[in-house]
Amino acid sequence: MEYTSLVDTSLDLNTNPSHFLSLVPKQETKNNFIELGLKMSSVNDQQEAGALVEELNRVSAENKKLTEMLTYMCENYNALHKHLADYKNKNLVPNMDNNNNNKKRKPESPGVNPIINNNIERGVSAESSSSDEDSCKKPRQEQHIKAKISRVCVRTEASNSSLLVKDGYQWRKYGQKVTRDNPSPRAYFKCSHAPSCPVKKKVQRSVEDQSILVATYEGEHNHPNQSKHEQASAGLNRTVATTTLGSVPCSTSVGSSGPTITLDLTTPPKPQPNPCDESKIVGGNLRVDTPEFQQFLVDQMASSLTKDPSFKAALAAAISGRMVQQNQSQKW
DNA sequence: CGTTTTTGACCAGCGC
DNA sequence: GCGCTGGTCAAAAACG
Repeated sequence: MEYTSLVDTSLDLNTNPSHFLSLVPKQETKNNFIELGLKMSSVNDQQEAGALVEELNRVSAENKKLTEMLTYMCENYNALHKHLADYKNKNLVPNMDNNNNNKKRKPESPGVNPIINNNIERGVSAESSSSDEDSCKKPRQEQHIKAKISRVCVRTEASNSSLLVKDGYQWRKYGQKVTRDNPSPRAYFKCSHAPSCPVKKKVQRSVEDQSILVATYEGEHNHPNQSKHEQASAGLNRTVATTTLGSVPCSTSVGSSGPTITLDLTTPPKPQPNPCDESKIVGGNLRVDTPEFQQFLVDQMASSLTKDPSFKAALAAAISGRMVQQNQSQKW
């Protein structure tokens, strides 16, 4: 029921985006299969090759079906996600204020909370709606911190227990807390590069996937990022784009082992202050239930699978095994 | 020795 | 008013 599980699927869906919509198997892949088959058995004659091509057609058709199934699952998931959000909206949080999703803290003045209002304007209310996520600022801090709140998800090694997210800035940790909704501790950072910089950062591991660090940035830096080149040279888990996909924040990062996509599934979507916000692309960001995003997801899966040598080996073994079966059946 | 991290204490908002 | 919770402070410890 989560996208990470979909991404980790071991099926080669053969889904080049340009072919995904038309669900036409990729000819190039067929050719690869043929090459693979020829390598597997050097004694194949033309008849066997013909049978192999037939088999490949069958596999391609299966691939097509699997692709359709994946699309169907994605759609179902999105529908369920929406229904869950609606259900929570109606039954679980009936007292939720339309203008303030914050359950814990209330703005000092009942009138205007710049942080929350700004979030709504920027279309990031879903991000700030979680109980841990919001604008619970002391009045004196509200005056200094800019309202911009963004979230970045970074995948780290599972064995890496640190809460460090390299983003090119220099941070000073000033606190750590174990929150109620997540057994992993949350670390609080302040930008230490410039004393006057009001930016704060909270980093916590995802409940769903401990290898995912969720960094929440509050405010904007009032100084340049001098370490960006270092960050770029570091290479690992460099976040190059952060997207808010409706209520599901998403980031794409480029690591040493290729591009990865990280979805933040730690925060279930909460009702939007304005339902219309959910049905449109916010600030040029893709929504999770759009065909474009699904294409992107499938493309990511396909590319990661084609790079996986173990998958190729398994596929080769499967094909060769099938060939042996056919050869034996023809002989008998 | 200066900087950073750790960690317990404290504060403030909210629900009951 | 009390307890729970998230966020922050600040002294001590650790680190380079």
